[in-house]
Order: sequence, then structure tokens, then C-alpha cells
Amino acid sequence: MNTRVRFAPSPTGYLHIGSARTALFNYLFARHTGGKFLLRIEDTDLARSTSESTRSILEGLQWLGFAPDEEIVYQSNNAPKHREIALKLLNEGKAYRDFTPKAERGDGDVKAAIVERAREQKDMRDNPFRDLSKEESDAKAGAGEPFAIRLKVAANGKTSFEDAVYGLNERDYSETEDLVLLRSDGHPLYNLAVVCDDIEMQITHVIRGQDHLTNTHKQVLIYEALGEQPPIFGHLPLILAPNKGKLSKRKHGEVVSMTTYRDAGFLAAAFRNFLVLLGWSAGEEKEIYTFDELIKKFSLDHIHKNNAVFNFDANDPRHWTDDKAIWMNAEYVRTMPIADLLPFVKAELKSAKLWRD
RNA sequence: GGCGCAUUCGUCUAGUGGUCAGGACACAAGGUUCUCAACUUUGGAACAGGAGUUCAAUUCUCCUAUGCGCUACCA
Repeated sequence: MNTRVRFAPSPTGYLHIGSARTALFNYLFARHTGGKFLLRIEDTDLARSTSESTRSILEGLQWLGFAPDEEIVYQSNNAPKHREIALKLLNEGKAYRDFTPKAERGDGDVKAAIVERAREQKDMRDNPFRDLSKEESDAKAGAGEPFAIRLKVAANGKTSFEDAVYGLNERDYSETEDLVLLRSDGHPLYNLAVVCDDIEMQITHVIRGQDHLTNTHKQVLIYEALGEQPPIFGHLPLILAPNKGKLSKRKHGEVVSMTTYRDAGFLAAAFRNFLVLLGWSAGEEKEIYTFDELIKKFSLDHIHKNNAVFNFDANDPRHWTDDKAIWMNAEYVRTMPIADLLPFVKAELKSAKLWRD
């Protein structure tokens, strides 16, 4: 079996450091195993996705040198297929129509709403439309009542999967709600879309951020409902801000964007080398690796479980980004053959208008 | 609130039931240097806390704390 992995960013901003590392690990794994590295743009959140972001992400990937082995997949193009699959599950009785009106909440109090809901309602199966007869459900739908489609999660049992990094993960069904597959406006939701596309693209290994670890149980449920074998999952530790909080554009600005490093004249090879050491190590004291060495040495079982801090000090120009990244770049520049360095210097001088041909 | 994951120098990390707990970056002091880098020498710096298992725990188990994630008709 040939491995097939994908990097699947959602275009809601530029390529940031965390995504870049995810892309790197996927790319290395694909090359290491002689498989394929694919790219899928997850643009199902119409409100937040922009083509500007897509372009910026593509630029970032290009700079890092990760070209996809097949044509780029735009998830929004597959929405009709996802809808079809949701309907199929509905027909098979594995999903049901939920006629509960959509709750409108602002983005701000989502957490509060979750806590509130958790307090008042414990049973995840407690939905008045869950056991509606087919006739009643069809009648309401026929009358034009809007509905979302939810997966009918069994009352008893558990989902489990063996994560390549975090090991065995189990979760009781009672901890998982009847997740929404299709919104009342007909748009597929993230978990459905991901599973459908990963099946369609014949993905064998899903390597992504640890923020999806718990979501994986929901996805396993969808695979099971579809009668498909789930891929192997490997979740990556997160990259945190100096205060161990979330790294974000709003709070941390340009330091997290790949284009910043490109524009600052960093060597992509150096940045890759820096990036690979965030959450992975070969188990030896060597730290400088050529790309070929990385491909040879990279493996999922040397990935760490704990999050890494991307260290920088916004108030100190000497440490505007992680010191190790700066050092790594300098090290590459110092040891590079002059001939290889020349084009970079030339480009730099040209942009400063100090070069005459 | 519930569920889950994690915890080695400031940061990235190595590592083992008995180690002086190793390396890198950063930092400090000295050397070299016209200056700044580079280079070089040296230095400080860590097993979150508490129980338990054991002849012996940083390493195994449990508890606590802290951090992070998920818990949405976001992705």
C-alpha cells in the first residue's frame, strides 16, 4: 500500500508556523515512505475563507518547497457529494433530521453557551426528533420545515483508535453528541467534509494538529457509519506562544507568518530545519540536517507529546523571533558554499537597489 | 461544568529502575579581533508537588497542581 497524506489548511489567514510544521511533517512522511503528499484547501466556512488567504498559504508552501504531488483539492467543490452522503446516511437510518431551529449565537459567548448547555443537559441522545418516524420526518421536511442532519450515535459503546503519536484513545459514546453532518442551509460541516474527502482522496495517514485529537472520535463514528476503514491518525503537539497561550495573528502579528521569514531573507532550508526540531527529534545530538537526511530519518514515533513554545520577544528587536531560528539561519548562511549563497545575496542587493547587472 | 492530553535548565530537547541528568539556542565572564559578528575557553541553569511500589525512582502507579485541547448548524 502506498501512503497518501494530505495537508489541509483552512484559508482563514496566511500560512502560520503551526500549519507550516504540519505541512513539513506530512511532506517528510510522504517522502520517507515513498508516498504522495496532497493538498486540500478546506474552504467550507464561506464566511471566513478568502482567496487572499489561499494565495498566501500557497506562497508559503512554495517558499518552503512543498509542492503537492496531485492537483489541489478545494473542499467547497465537493459540497454536493458531501450532501449526498449525508442524505444516504439519512436514508439508511444512520442519521436523522433535526428540526430544532438553529440557535443564533455571537462568536463571543460560545464557551459560555457550551458550559450553560452542559449544565442543564447531560444526555447527548436527548433530542425530540431523534426517534421521529420516517413518515413524520418526511412529512415535516416535505412541508418545507428547515432541518439539520445529525448522525445517530448509538447509546452504548465506545470509539477507539490507535494514534501514531498519542497511543490508544477511547471515548464512550455517551461523551459524544449526535453531531451535525449537514447544516439547515444545506452546507456540510467540517467533520463530514473531512471524512468524505479523506476517503475520496484515499488518504492512508492523517497527520494534523493535536487540536483535532478529540474530534477524531466523531470522525471515527462517521467512518463506521459509512462502513469505511479509518486511516491511521497521528496527532502533533501544538506550537504555543511564549506565554504558553495560543499563537495568533491578532495577538502576535507577523512573527507567526511564513511570508515574514521569506521576506526577511531567511533560507527556506534553515527554517525547515528549525521547524522540524519543534516537536520532533531523531534521538541524537545532531541538529543540523540536510533535507535528504530529514527524509531518511523522519518517523512518526519520534514525535513528542507535549507542546512546544515558539519563543520570541516582541519588545526586543534582537529577539524578534525565536533565537534558535535566527541562529539556524545564520549557521546555514555561514556554512553554505558561496556559489549557492550568491543568488540570495544578489536578490537582497537588488531589492535594496544596490545591484547593477 | 464535562471529557481528554501533557509536565526534564529561560527556550528547543536527549536520556535511564542505580548517569557527575547530556546537547543546542539564549545568557554571563575571559581570550582572539581596528570595530561588530564569527571563532574559542569557562560558568550559572532542569527532572512541577505529594504519596505508593522497590534495596533503589527523574524513569513505574495513584493523587494534586498547572497548562493546553475538545465540548458549535466554526474549522
